[in-house]
Amino acid sequence: MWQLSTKGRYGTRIMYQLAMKYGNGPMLLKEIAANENLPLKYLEHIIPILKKHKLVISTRGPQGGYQLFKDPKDISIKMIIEALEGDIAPTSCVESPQVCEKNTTCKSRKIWAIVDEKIKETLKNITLHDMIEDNMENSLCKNIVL
Amino acid sequence: MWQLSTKGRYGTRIMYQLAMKYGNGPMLLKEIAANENLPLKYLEHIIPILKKHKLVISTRGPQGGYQLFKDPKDISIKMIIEALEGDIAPTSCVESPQVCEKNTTCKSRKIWAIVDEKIKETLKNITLHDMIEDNMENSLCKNIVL
DNA sequence: TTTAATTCCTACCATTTTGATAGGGAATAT
DNA sequence: ATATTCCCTATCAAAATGGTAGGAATTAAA
Ligand code: FES
Ligand code: FES
Repeated sequence: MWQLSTKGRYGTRIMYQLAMKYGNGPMLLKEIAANENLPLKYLEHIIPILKKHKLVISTRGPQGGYQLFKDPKDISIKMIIEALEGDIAPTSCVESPQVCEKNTTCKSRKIWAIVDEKIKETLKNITLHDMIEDNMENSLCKNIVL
Repeated sequence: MWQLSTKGRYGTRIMYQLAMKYGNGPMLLKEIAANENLPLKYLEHIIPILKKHKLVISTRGPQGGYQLFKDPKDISIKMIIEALEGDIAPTSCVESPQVCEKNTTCKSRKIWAIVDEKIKETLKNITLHDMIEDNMENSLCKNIVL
C-alpha cells in the first residue's frame, strides 16, 4: 500500500495532542504516548524532527514538556508531513527535474506533477485547528495501527 | 520522501509504452525496457502484476509480446497504481476502519480519509489516453531515477 | 520437426528502510 | 541536592526494496 510511515502517522497524532492542549502550558511526551497508545521511546525519535522544523518547542526539567510552536490555525498537515516524511512527491523528478534529461517532455512526469499538486493543495488546506474544532470527546486513538 | 516505489513508477512507464503502441500488435518487453532504459529482468517481475489485474495481455513465442487489455481511454492511472502498489491510502485505517476501535471519532482518520479521496479522484481522472494525446516525440524517459 | 523467440516461474541476494529498544547524559524547577 | 524531563547515541530485528540469475514452458516460423 502507498502508505505514510509511522513518522508521519504518529507525528500527526503527537501534533494533534499538542493542539488540544495549546495555550495551557507544556505537555509531557509520556502523556502523549499514553493518550495515543504509542511507544514513548519511539516518539522520542520523532519529536526532535518536529522541533527542528519549528513546529514544537520544548522545555526541559520538571514541569517541562512540549508545546506547539504556533497557533493550531497556522499549522497545516502539509507542514507536518513535509517535516516528517521529507518533500511530498510521488516521484523524485517532480521536485528535482534535473534527475532526468527528458524532464521537459516526459509524460510520466506531467502526470506525477499534477498528482503532486493536488495532494499538496489538500494537505495545505487542513490545519490542526480543523482537526480539533469539532467535539473532542472520545477522539483519542487507542490503536497502534494508524 | 513520500514516494511511489519502482513498481508504481516503472509500471506506469510500461503502460505508457504499451498505450503508444495500442492497436498495433504485441510489443516486446525487451523493447519497452530499452525505450525506458529500465532493467528487463526487473520488469519481468512487474508486468505479471499488470496482467493479473487485467491491464495487459500477453502472447508467448515468436512475434509475441504484450498489449493493453483495453483502450487507453479506459485505463486510469488509479487502476495502474492500485494494481501495483495495492490500495491507495495514506493510512491503513482509511480502507480498513476495523483496525481501530475509535474509528468513528478518530480525528486523524478524518484527515486521511479526505486526503485519500482527493488522491483517488485525481488519479481516476487521468487516463493513459490523456498521457499520450499530445505530441509523442522525445517523450521517452532515458533516466532510471523516475 | 527443429529452432529460435518469447513469456513465465522460482530462487536468491544485497542494501536500505522501518520501527523500534536501551542506556545514559544534560538541563532545570523545586 | 534531587527528581524530572528532554536529549543523544548506539544497536538491532524484521521487512521492504530493487534487483540478478537460470531455466522451463509455449509457440511461430523455418
Ligand atoms: S523521469 Fe520524470 S522527468 Fe524523466
Ligand atoms: S487509527 Fe485511524 S481510525 Fe483510529
